[in-house]
Amino acid sequence: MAETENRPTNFIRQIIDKDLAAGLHQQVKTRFPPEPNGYLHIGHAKSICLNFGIAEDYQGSCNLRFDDTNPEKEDISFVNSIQKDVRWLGFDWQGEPCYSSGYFDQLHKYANELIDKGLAYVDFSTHEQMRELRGTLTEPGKNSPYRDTDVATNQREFAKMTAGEYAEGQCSLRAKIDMSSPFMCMRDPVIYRVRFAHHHQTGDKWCVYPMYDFTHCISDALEGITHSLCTLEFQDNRRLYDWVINNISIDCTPRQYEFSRLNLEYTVLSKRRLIQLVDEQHVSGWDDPRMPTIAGLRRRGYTAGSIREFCKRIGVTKMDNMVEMGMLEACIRDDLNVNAPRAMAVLDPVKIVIENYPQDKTETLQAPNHPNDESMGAREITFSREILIEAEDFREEANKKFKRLVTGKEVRLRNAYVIKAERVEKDDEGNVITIFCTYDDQTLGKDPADGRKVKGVIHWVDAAAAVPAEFRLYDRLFTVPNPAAEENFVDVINAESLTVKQGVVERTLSTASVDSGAWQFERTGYFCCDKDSTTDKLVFNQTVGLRDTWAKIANS
RNA sequence: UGGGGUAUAGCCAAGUUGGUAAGGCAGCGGGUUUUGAUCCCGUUAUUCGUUGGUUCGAGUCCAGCUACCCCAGCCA
Repeated sequence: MAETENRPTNFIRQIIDKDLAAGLHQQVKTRFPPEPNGYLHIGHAKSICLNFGIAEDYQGSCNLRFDDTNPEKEDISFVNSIQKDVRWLGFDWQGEPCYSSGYFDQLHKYANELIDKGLAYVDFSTHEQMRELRGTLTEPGKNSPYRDTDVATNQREFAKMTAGEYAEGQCSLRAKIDMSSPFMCMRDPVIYRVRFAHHHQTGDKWCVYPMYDFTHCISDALEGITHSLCTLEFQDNRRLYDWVINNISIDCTPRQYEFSRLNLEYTVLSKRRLIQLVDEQHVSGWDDPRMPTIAGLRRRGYTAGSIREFCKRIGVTKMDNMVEMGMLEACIRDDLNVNAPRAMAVLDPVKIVIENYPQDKTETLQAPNHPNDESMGAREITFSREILIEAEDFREEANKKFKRLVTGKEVRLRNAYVIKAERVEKDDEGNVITIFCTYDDQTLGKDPADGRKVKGVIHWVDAAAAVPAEFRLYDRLFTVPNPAAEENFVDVINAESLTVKQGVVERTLSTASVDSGAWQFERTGYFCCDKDSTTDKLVFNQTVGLRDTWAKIANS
């Protein structure tokens, strides 16, 4: 797609420019470090575009690293989906993916170094005791009774911990820093805990697992990361990040910089909530087209390019933000408007009989695949006496604003003739079943010779050649802009976020599949085949509708 | 007076030696159009959270104030 030309400029790139100018690094190295406990979402895309984008533009490199220090929450299926999604977005990492768990041996060695230096101790306090001694935001904490245990004892106890001689929760390894620090994370943080859990990478080798704060900075250093980019909530943790790096024997000094995470209106972007939506089956799965996950957006019909463009447009700052859905939608429309061939589909069909058109005649008409791009060619569509149009495109009477088919008036059939509605046939309940029309056989590819103006144009499908299809239309998943701010976000799930319609598409789409790409169904929106689609039963997802100024007029 | 952060249009966001407010999305007005789409043209902050100060001149420097976000997991 036509992504905006100029390279992004943001405060992180400015820092890198300065570092490079100062000769601090030969090469920039970043990393994208997801925890494999869920699927990637559009917020991760922001981080991916930032980290991999910087690596590309500065001719450096970016690692993919699974931050897998909590085996209980993680799963191999997520490490697979994450790799797939990063690649799909158009990025690739240097060499094999990295794993924090791949550094467990070294991490353990560094923990021992801290113990040897008298900078870490094994604490047998319970969770409750630890919490009580931690103090509060405004009051300093108090030292644990185990804080002054001698080095030799700590060495022995940590070895026993590692050997599985203590139960989960019975003890933990803590860094000895400062119980009165204004940074809560510096009040002797736990750096190793006991977990008798099977790890998806290391199996049952370990029963002690390092904590994030201890692991992340060391992993960065081991990989030679120069700029470690994370989100704002880790700003305080930076003090601990630097403390660890400064107190162990490691020569690399990665720097952490924080940017604000993405918030998108009418959806949620926290792993916890997305997991809940899936587990409680409020959606069909991680790839439900209403989900803000990469898998969901992909199934919905969003292209990788449109997501990259979105990330470029929203920028990277430290400001809390709440981006409008319209921003994302504009990106996919810009892409598909240029790249999606046009076709005609009728989502809610009503029959038209053209009474002055020969009973047994069928014409083949040419329809351009793109109104502004001849290189996309044309396709053949058939026209005959009976056609289907959108029910909402007909009214028995209407004012002049309604530029569609009205009894007694004319309208242009897209790529075909001008027709005039003469009368209707209704069922017992008063629903219009058939609209009887006449057509002007002199209006194919040209305006009426007598100069009369026909304002409206509507789409249609030849009834005899129509292929039945299901259309799934999506609305926002939540009824409020910021569901995360709600007491219980599941209470504001939009019950009408999915609308299914049974209609028809033109014959040329009969072989459509999930690999066929996108179409613009003229006057309706952009669609792609769902993975549920088969040759017997076509199923289309509406990616996004066309901009609809008529809706504004009609609703005002 | 716990600490760490952030405040530029409805939303996102440029603005880096102080020199007189980019751009995108949305909106509004008009033109083209066999998609009420696209495209095109025009328009949208005398003002940068607020109050003072320094200065010939401040979004940019200084001081005070206010609002919002994050931190008290053996989660990340």
